[in-house]
Amino acid sequence: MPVQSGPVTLRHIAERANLSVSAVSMALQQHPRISADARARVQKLARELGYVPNTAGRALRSQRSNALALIVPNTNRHVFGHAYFMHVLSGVTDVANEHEYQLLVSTNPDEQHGKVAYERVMRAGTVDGVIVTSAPVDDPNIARLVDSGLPVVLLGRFDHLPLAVSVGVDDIAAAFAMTEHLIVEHGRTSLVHISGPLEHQSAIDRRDGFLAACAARGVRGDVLEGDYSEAAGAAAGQMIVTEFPDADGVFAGNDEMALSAMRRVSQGGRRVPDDVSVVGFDDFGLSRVTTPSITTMHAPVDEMARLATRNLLDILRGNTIADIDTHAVLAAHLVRRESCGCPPPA
Amino acid sequence: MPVQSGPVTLRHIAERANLSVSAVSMALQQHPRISADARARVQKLARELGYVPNTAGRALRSQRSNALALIVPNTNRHVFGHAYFMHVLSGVTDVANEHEYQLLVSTNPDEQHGKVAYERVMRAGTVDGVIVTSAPVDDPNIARLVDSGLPVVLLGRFDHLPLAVSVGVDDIAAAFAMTEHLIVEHGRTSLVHISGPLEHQSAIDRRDGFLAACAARGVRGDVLEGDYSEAAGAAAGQMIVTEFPDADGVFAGNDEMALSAMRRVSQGGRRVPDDVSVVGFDDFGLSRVTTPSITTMHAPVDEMARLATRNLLDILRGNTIADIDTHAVLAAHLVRRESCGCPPPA
DNA sequence: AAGGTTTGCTCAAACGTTACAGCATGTCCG
DNA sequence: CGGACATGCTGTAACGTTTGAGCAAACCTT
Repeated sequence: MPVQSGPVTLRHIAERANLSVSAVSMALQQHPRISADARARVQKLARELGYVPNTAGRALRSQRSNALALIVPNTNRHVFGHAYFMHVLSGVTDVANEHEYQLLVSTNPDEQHGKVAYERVMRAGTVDGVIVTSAPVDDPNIARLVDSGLPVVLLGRFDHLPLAVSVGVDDIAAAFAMTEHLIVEHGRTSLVHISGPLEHQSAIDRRDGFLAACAARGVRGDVLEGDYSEAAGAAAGQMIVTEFPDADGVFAGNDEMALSAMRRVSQGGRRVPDDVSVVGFDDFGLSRVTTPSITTMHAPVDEMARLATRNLLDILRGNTIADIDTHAVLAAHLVRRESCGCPPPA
Repeated sequence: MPVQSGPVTLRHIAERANLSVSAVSMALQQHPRISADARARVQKLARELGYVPNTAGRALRSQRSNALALIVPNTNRHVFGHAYFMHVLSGVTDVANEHEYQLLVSTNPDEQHGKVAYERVMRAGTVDGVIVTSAPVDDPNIARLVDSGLPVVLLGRFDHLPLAVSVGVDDIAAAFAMTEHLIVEHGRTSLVHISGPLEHQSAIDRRDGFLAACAARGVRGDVLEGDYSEAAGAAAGQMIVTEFPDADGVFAGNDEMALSAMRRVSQGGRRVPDDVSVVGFDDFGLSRVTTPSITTMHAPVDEMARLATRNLLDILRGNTIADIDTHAVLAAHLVRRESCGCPPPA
């Protein structure tokens, strides 16, 4: 077997082919000024020896790494604990693979080193561009990163950064539609929204969509501030039991909170969905397996990630920013399950 | 602001400090033969200019990339769809971060390119070593990879590859314990195991542990072969309803199958856990949120991933293989929930 | 004050790749 | 048959970093 000791370089091939290193390089790139014969010899040798071009050498010479980074601004387990990230990863990988880009996953060891970790990967030339998973709306590091002019695409809605390229979900419309579902299809008239942490745009938008729909339909709409955590959902559920005896619809900002709120409300003696409709948001997996299953808004995170990656690659290819939708917003769609009172899906 | 156009290199610092590039490099590494004065000047300039050493340059010179790859042999969404992977990612990231290693996530675009994708990252010098997430026990690519002598750590039990370094779970003992739980603590006497795909070691081990416990305790133990999927669990559940009227305990190879089997059994008119105890394996999240919640074996995947990464780094540091436990096996532990008949946790 | 040692730096080379200029040939045309 | 041109390659340089050898100058030591 032609397995070589140590990595095979162009020089090894060149020696065996009686050619210069340059000729071998050119042959492998199908350069027209290399004879068909030489090209064939080189390609054969490369295959036999298992030649793989050295990443560092190529990157150094070409000043491009052919790699992207997926940056997770929050600390490690905060995000990895969540299915959201897997959808992001899946989408990014898809497109990156397609275009033969490597993918680096970069988290922050701790909150302090945040801004350092951000830029190191880029300034070091380790990657050509980055995708940043949802960050707080006013994260100063994000603004800095965008201002640095490095190729960045943000996941989430970042309209207030005009120079940024971002891909988000139309949370306002989605929340509006979900709220209308409760009011129109289920005749609910006294609603409570359990919001996410309001430093995140998604939380703001979902709340605003909820309030807008309540106003439009003229029903009561109260907001309890949560933080997307199970504990917050439970606390809000408890609150609803004790403080909102008339509530007949609960719209949680995500499915985790919907589940824990639903449980607490049930424990408080109110039947779900008979007495109270409970709905969530995200549809990352959880909502499908609970009993009752949770009606939710499916957030198309895979597609977001794919679009974000495509946009990033476009930018790297030098396409002007004018060519792409710099603040893309995708639609979520309603998934009817049991917790609102809809009949169970087949 | 001292933000430079284009990346800052050693040469930029050298010019401003009136030193040679080498001197700057040495100063940044605290080389003793550089005067305190020069060192101070260089460090100050480096900070001001925002110098970050170029990855490619350094990698090329040092012949090490300071990066690891997490290789996913299966195709993209197959694995990313599963919480297992997030635990792996979390553990690997933890340790890699600690040691200032970058992490590349590498999936296979498709099954064909499998073996190529495996080695490319390594032969190209993109990474110094790889961690491979669980692969089928007889995957020829795995054997090839191990034989190539490149630094590799496998997740899962790979005892049949003596040269490999792997970190797995003691599935046999865990399955044995789980089965005994059904027999001893719940007095179940007619058990059915829904296995995973038997080309995976974990599936084999869990089945064998089950059978061993049944034999040891003298109870009936039947096996239905599944594949860790929800559909397989449902099919097995149906089978149990129609073909195993006396079954009073069901041990599914993972939590997905436990859930769908549990639902099918309930639909068949047998109450869980009153008539039938149903238990699962993995505890990746699902089992906690179902109703009833599923008693399961917690697989310590985070710790596995951490240990695997530490072992890989040890190998890269040149520690001999003798220094590490080449076939580590971690213990799973029983998590009592409702589906077996244990009282619900506080 | 001549010898040796230490201090503090510079120079050159190398890692693997690619691009461009250059240079032999061979080919064709008028 | 001499000049233009195409063909097929080689040589050199560069990307940014690190390292070892080398070399002045200053500093001791007797």
